[in-house]
Amino acid sequence: MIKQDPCAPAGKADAPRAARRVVAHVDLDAFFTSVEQLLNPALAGQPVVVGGAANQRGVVASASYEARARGVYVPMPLVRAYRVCPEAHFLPGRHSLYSDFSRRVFEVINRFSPTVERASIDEGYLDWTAEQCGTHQPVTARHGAALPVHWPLALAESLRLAVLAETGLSVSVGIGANRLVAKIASKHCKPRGICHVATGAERAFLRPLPLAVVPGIGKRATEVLAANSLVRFADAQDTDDATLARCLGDEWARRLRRIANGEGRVELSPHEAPKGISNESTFRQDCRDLDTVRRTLYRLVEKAAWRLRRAGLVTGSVAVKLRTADFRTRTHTRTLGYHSDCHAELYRVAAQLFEDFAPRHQAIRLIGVQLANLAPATGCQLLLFDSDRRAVNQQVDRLLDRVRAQHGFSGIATAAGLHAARRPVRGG
DNA sequence: TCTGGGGTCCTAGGACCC
DNA sequence: TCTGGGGTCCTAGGACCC
Ligand SMILES: [Mg+2]
Ligand SMILES: [Mg+2]
Repeated sequence: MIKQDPCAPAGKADAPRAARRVVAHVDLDAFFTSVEQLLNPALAGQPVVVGGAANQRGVVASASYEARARGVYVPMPLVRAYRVCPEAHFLPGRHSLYSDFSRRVFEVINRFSPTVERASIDEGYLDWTAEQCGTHQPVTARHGAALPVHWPLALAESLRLAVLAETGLSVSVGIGANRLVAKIASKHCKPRGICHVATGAERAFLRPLPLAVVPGIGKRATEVLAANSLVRFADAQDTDDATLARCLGDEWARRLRRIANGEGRVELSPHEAPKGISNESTFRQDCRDLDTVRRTLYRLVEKAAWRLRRAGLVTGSVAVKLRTADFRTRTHTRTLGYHSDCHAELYRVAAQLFEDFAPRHQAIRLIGVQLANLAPATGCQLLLFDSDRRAVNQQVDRLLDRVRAQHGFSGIATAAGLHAARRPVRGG
């Protein structure tokens, strides 16, 4: 742990200038429902649920604070949310709209630090270490404020106000000596909050909080811990390593010990290329008609391959995911042995995988496709294979992509190869 | 009570190779 | 004659996050 005063003159000649680290975590408050309330003022102050119609299959993706006050939570099944709160407005999600708002929010956030990590559509980390000593032209200076004693709070407040003024959305900001403390702090002060955990105060701050606030400690781990009377950080702080290890295994026991001591990673990571692309769909009712399932799979492969090409990537493996009426989920994977972004090729493999394990008696609840082992599309893989056929298939994809660029993915429907692919096909 | 859809990461067994 | 030991790839499944 770094304890020295960052503003003191450097001590030893070759010691790095070890500034006390400051990380901020910014998280949008009830993001999806806030966007809907912003765009439709009639929803302001009302219980709103985003996720689908009240009688649909699915779960709550976002609930306004008015809905949460009535007992709705994420991810509650929609039909149950309706039972708990029938007066709520149930809305389907509009994800491209939320992506646009997210991008605008991050345009504001990016002005508040040169080092920002976008962790998801609704949250990000900022490195504020440089703000305290006037190194690296701190953002504080650009905003015309002298450095007050509680500069992190002042800076967080100006960020909150800027996001609110420029996007209409509310964020909460947590500030601490590492990422995890900052994230737990932002959650702790929601909504419309700011929380700064002073260096050295971490153990005391965490002590009364439930262990379940730790990202990575989910339903299962929380149950195991609770069965051993470990519910709050205080319980973990006051128990021995062996008990933690019995609950969580060695790796997570060590990790939780460090977290409970207020230690944690500081570095922000740059944007990374996606490791997988997947699309799946749950039927409104369990489906017994295999042709319907095949058509759905065909469409899902089209969508996934389209997203793959738009990202400039090719895939090295195809998996088909299938969930039966009993909620049992199975995945069958095939490594291609080559890379492809070509719909016809990928669907041929997906269709074969599906035929291999299509259930004979059970109805199907969900079908999906997953592409993994992604690599940049360099255009040099096609030499090894049936390059004529691939060239034709690629031209088809490119032609359709041009229509999709104009009208979106749903702007065009195709069926080429849907039935041809039904018979078992050998080899790749 | 009924359990979405987009992801990441981890584990573990068997194949295969040296 | 009872039986190596890694390392890596492939596959399946599960916990977890937003
Ligand atoms: Mg949020
Ligand atoms: Mg979040």
